[in-house]
Amino acid sequence: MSFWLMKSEPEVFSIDDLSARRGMTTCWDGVRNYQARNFMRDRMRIGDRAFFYHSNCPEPAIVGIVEVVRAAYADHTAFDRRDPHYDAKSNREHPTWYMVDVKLERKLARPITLDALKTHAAGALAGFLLLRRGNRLSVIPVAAEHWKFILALE
DNA sequence: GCCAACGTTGGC
DNA sequence: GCCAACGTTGGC
Repeated sequence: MSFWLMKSEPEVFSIDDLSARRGMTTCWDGVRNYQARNFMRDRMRIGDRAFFYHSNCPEPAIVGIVEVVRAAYADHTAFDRRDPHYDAKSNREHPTWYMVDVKLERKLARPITLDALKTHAAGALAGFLLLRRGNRLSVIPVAAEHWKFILALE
């Protein structure tokens, strides 16, 4: 099993939005970055776990844990001309963009803030891509040791 | 294939 | 709202 971190802007789609979904499950659409896509398409498996991270908001933080319940399949929002994530170069025969389905496992008892994570940037969390300066990846692999360490911060 | 211009991300 | 970082685009 692999571990991940997936970013979402809470004003667009928050952990509570996920919690309110039927089956607490959603498709993770709208990823339009090749590196993030490759992680989802080539390396994510059913049963993998991911931190649900709130980005671009007053308190950036890990706020929950989700489980991958469907492996990568074509992101249909790329085919819809009226969708903000429409991309003319993707089509059903040869999709450019993919998504997975994730299900909320649980909200954290309290958010683990980016500030708290940064405290360990030079120590236990050295190498964690989220803490790399200028990081803009929306789907990030998390080393098993990092996963365990972060959860202990809860 | 280089690289300047441009758009997006995301912390602050 | 600002701006640094960085990915993408497109002219050459």
